[in-house]
Amino acid sequence: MKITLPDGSVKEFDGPVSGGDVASSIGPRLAKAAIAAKVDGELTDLDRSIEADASVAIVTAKDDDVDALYVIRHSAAHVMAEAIQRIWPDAQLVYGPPVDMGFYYDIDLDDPISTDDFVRIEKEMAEIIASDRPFCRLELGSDEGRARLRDEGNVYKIDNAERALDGDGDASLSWYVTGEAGRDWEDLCRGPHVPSTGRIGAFKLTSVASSHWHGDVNQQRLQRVYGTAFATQKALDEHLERLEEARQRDHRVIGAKLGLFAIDEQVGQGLILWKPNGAFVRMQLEDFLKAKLLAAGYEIVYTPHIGKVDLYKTSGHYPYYSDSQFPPIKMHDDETEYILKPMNCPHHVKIYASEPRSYRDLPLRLAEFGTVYRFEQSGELTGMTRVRGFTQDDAHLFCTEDQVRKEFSDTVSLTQFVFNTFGFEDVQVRLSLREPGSDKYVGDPANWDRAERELREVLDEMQIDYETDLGEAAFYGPKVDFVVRDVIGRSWQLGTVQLDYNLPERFRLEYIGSDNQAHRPVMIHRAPFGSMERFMAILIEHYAGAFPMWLAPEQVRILPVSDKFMDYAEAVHAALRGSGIRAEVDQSAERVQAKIRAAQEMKVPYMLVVGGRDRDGGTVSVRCRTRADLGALPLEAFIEQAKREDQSHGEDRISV
RNA sequence: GCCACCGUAGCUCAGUGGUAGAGCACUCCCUUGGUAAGGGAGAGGUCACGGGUUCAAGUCCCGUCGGUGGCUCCA
Repeated sequence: MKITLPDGSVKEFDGPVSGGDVASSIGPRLAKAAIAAKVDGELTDLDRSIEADASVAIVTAKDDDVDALYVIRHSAAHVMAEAIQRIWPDAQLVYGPPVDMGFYYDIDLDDPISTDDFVRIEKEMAEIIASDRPFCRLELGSDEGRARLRDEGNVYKIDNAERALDGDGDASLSWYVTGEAGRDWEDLCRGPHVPSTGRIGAFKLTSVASSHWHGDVNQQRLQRVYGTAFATQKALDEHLERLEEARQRDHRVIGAKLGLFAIDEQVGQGLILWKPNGAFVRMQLEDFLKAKLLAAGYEIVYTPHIGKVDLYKTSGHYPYYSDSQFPPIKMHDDETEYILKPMNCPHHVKIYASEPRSYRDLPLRLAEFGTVYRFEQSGELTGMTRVRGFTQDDAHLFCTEDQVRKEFSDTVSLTQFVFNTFGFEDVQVRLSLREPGSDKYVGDPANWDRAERELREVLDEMQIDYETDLGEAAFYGPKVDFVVRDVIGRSWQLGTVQLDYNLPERFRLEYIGSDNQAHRPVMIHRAPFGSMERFMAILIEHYAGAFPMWLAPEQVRILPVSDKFMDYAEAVHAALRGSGIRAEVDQSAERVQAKIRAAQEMKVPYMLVVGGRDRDGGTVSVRCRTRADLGALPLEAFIEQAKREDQSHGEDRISV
C-alpha cells in the first residue's frame, strides 16, 4: 500500500495503517507531536485505519495550523460539555462545533449558566485534561445507533443523527468516548478528535449567550457557552491580549475619548449625535466623495426625510418591511399617513419622473447623502455600526439597458477606489443572488436572470474575487456587497451596488429612445461608504482613532515650552489657521512632556514645540505622532509642507 | 424581539445590610520647563429610575429604562 506524504515522497506499507503509524515511521518526534491526520484532504483521527493508497499529512499541535486548532477546539468542546454535565447532570447536549476563533456548545438546561460558573467549569475541564483520557471512536450501524440514541433520550442528538444519516442508506453513526466505553463520558460526534484529552494545550471559556435550536426563534431556546483553545498557553495568552487590544480600538471607546460621537438615551436608542470632531471627519469624507462624484458626472439632489406611506406601497418597500420601520405618522384627517423614509430610492425615482426624459439625458446619476430610518430590533443596536437612523452616501443611476454594464462596472471601480484610499485590505466581495424557487422577490424572472448574469460578467471582467450567496439578494434585485471585518473580527457590510429592474417597472418610469418610442430605464442603487455611521465606525477602528492628517479634526497642536512663549505660539497659530491648517494651542501650565503625551493620546498628527530658539529663529520644532521628533523647520516651510500633505491625502508627507 | 450579564464622580473602576471611595480628567495655586505624566489644594454623587423587604439598602427582591455579549433580523 502506498502512502504519499506532503513533500511528495511515497512510503510503502503492507496492509492498512493509521495516521499514527505513518507518523511513527517518519520519526519519533513527529509521532509525539501528532494529533490528527489528513487523509486525502480529509481530517481524521490519528488511529483511524487507512485502507487504501492515500496521500497523508500529519497534523501536529501547532498554533498556526488551522487543522490543528480545529481538532483541538472540537475536542475542547467535548471536554467542556463533559464538565458541564458533571456540574449539571440534567444538561442536554445539542451541538458543539469549533468556530472561527474557538468553539461553543449549545446546551439545553433550565439553570442559567453565568460567567461566574466559568471557574467551576474550567476546573472540571482542567481535571479531565489532566487525567489524559483517550478519545475513542465507537461506530454503530444506523439501526443500532438509532436504538442507542432512543435509549439515551436526547431529542437533539436524535435529530443530529437523522440529519447525518439523511439519504445515506449504509451510513453509520459514531460516538466518541472520553476514556473507556460504557464507563466514561461519551457524545454522538462525527469527529475527529485529538488522541487524548491531555493534548488540549490551553483553553479558556469566553462568554455565554443564548441561541435557538436550528437557529429558529420559534424553537427551543438554548444556552451557548463559548470558549477557545490553543496548542500552547503562549498562543492563548497572545490571543487574549489581541482581544484586549481590539477592545481598545473599539469605535465606542475611541469615539468617546476623542469626542467623535455620542448616543443619548433621551434622544433615543440607535440615534447618533455627531460631535464636532466626528462631524468634521464626516464632512471631510462627504466632501471627498462629492468631488469624486461630480467629476464622474453625478448630480447632487436633496429630498425630504419623510414621505407618504403610499409612496412606499408603490415602491413595494412598505408591505415587505413594515415591522422594521418606525410606525407611520397619522395626520389629523386620520387617513393620510407619512413614514420616516427607510430608503431614498422612491424620492429619487420621483425626481426622475418629474420631467420627461430622453435617451440623451441618460445615464442620469442622482446622488444624495440621504438619512434614512429603520426600526432595528433593540437587541441589535451596537454603537455606530447598527443604528436606527443613518445616512447613506446614496445615488441612483437611471440608464438604458445598454448602459448597465458600464455604469455597474464604474460604480464597482468607484467603490474599490474608496476602499483603497482608506487602506482597507481585508475587503470581501459578495455577490447576492436570489434563492431559486422563493416567492419573496418581486419582478419578472427574466429581468432577474439578465441582472444576475450581467453582474457576474462584470465582476469576472474586472477580475474581482467574490463569493456568491444564494438567497441574499434584495427583494428588488441582485447586489454586490463589500464586507469589511472590524477589529473584533465581526463582518460589516459597507459598500453596496445593487441592480434594480423592478422599481422602474413599479413607478412606470420611461424615457424616449432614439426610435421615438417610450422605453423603461434600468436603475442602479449604489453606496460606496454604505452608511456614514457604519463607515465612520469601521474607519475609527481601522485607524485606531489616529486619522490621517487630511481627515484629522485637529491637524496640528502647538506646544509652547513655557507660557513665556505663548505670544509666539499664538503667532504660529494665527499663521497656520490663515493657511487653512486646523491647529490648536496647548495653553495648559504643564511641562512639554505632559503636553506631548496629551497630544499623542488625542492622536494629533503633528505637534509643534515652540520655545526661545524657535521664536528667535522663526522656526517650529516638528514632532510627528508616529515619527517622533523631526527637528526644526522655518514656519513658512512647515506650512507649505503641511498643506501639501493635507491636499495630497497623505501622499506627500512632511519631512525636515 | 429573545437569553445571560451589567449600570457607583466626566472616564476607568473599588466598595462585607450600618457615615459614598481611588486613579485619571476638571478648577485654582506653586513650578517656567525643549520631545510620552512636575508638585499641592479644591470641586465634583438622588449609587440608572420606580416600587418592595428591613430598625437600616449602593448592597437583598420585583418592575422599568439603558448598555454589553450572543441568537434572530438587516431593503
